[in-house]
Amino acid sequence: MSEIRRGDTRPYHHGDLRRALIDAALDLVTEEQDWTFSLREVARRAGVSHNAPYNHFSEKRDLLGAVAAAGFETLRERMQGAALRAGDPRAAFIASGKAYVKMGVENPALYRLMFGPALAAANGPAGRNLEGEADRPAEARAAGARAKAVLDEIILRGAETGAFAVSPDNKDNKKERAIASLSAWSAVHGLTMLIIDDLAAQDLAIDTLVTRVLHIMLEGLVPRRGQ
Amino acid sequence: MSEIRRGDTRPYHHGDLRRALIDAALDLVTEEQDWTFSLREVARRAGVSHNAPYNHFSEKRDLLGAVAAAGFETLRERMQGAALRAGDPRAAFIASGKAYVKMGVENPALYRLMFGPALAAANGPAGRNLEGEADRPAEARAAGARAKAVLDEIILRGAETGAFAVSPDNKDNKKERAIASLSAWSAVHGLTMLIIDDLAAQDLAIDTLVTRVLHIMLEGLVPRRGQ
DNA sequence: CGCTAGAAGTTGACACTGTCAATATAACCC
DNA sequence: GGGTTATATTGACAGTGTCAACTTCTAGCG
Repeated sequence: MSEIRRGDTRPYHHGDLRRALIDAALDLVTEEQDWTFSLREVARRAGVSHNAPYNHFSEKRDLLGAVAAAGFETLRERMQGAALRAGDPRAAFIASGKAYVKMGVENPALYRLMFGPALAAANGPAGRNLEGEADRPAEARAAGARAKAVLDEIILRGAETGAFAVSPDNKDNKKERAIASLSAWSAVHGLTMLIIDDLAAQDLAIDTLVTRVLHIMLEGLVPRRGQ
Repeated sequence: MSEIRRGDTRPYHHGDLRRALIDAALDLVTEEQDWTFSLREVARRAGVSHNAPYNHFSEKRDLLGAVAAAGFETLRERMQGAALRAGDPRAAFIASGKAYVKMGVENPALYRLMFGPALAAANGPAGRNLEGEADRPAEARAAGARAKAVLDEIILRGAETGAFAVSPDNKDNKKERAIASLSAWSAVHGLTMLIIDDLAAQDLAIDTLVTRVLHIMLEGLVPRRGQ
């Protein structure tokens, strides 16, 4: 139940406004569960004028990216912690998956922001932005990749110890591990989204739901006897 | 590659504006890949004043809900078609899953709209709306449920024929089937999201990715010999 | 130390949004 | 035909993201 991480340094003109803005936005998104806050509202909360943020973020999406990055970092910490506490790869897989869903369910607004379309670039008419411009803030992308790395590591350990059959024919193929990792992430991400959107069956306790889904995915990764 | 369904009747004052608005919005979302269109833009495209939509939708979210419902209906059709063409439950599972992901990847903006936060209600400070008010438009919810029913049906068939082990101890338990169904939906939904958000490994062809992920999920549902 | 260049913050403006209220217009029913 | 009602328009309001011009502070160099 640790708080979303906040920083504290104040080297600048009016304090570290960049950090203050991110914190204010985190407040809005975690306390008020409002992921559609306006830039001006954030500025108000930070006690500065509506245009001050533009000195630190060239557009609103960049602020959102920074907030999402903070969310991903917390996610990474919780997954990592759960995995370390768990021990063997199978247990780590289940534990970090549960931690993942828990974080999403506890902070739906933040989770929505992390994966939601607010971060994605407004595409040109062609459906893709013309130059190779990254369509999500680089900061958020990188933080997301670091969170995923925790899962990759678990898959790797499982593959090494033979707990997971990451490939039908080639146990240490990197590509096969990537697929296993992606499968697991898909299941966990999809489940979190469905729960948040209230599209999962409501008459089942979330925790048993998560456990069962993760186990099914896990069984799909386990090598079968005799083939 | 069929179009998103559009309707055509014109009984009213200025034609069937409700339908015209939905169509205009579908145009924006499928052709321009813009899921952040304004209500006014939609009205402009339909050739009416900026307030005309309020005679048919009490707020913007209701229009979005109708658009999402159209998307879910198309999704249902494609899954259903793929499943019927496939035959046995295992093949139907894979085929409808592929159809699902394909639809999402081909229409990312529409898919984002269908599951995105634009549909969710702006929550009160407590994080949940106070009265039991449904937080997504009922129309979209219902259409989504109908799409999910296709998957439920496949799972049911697979459970009956013994192709899927939906429960470790109780083969025809309804709750167990719900969990199996939810697991599959999670995997497919999560995978679609990750691909759309460009978070899945790019060096792998989408189709093989989908196939592999679905097979892993499928293996997790298959009964094991000797336990 | 004093000055100055540039960073940080403010004020004001613009076009645009979602939504409300008041008004006009067309369609339908008796 | 006349009145009721659904449908559409015009106008307004508060609020938004972002640009431009201006002011204020501060860090660093002579």
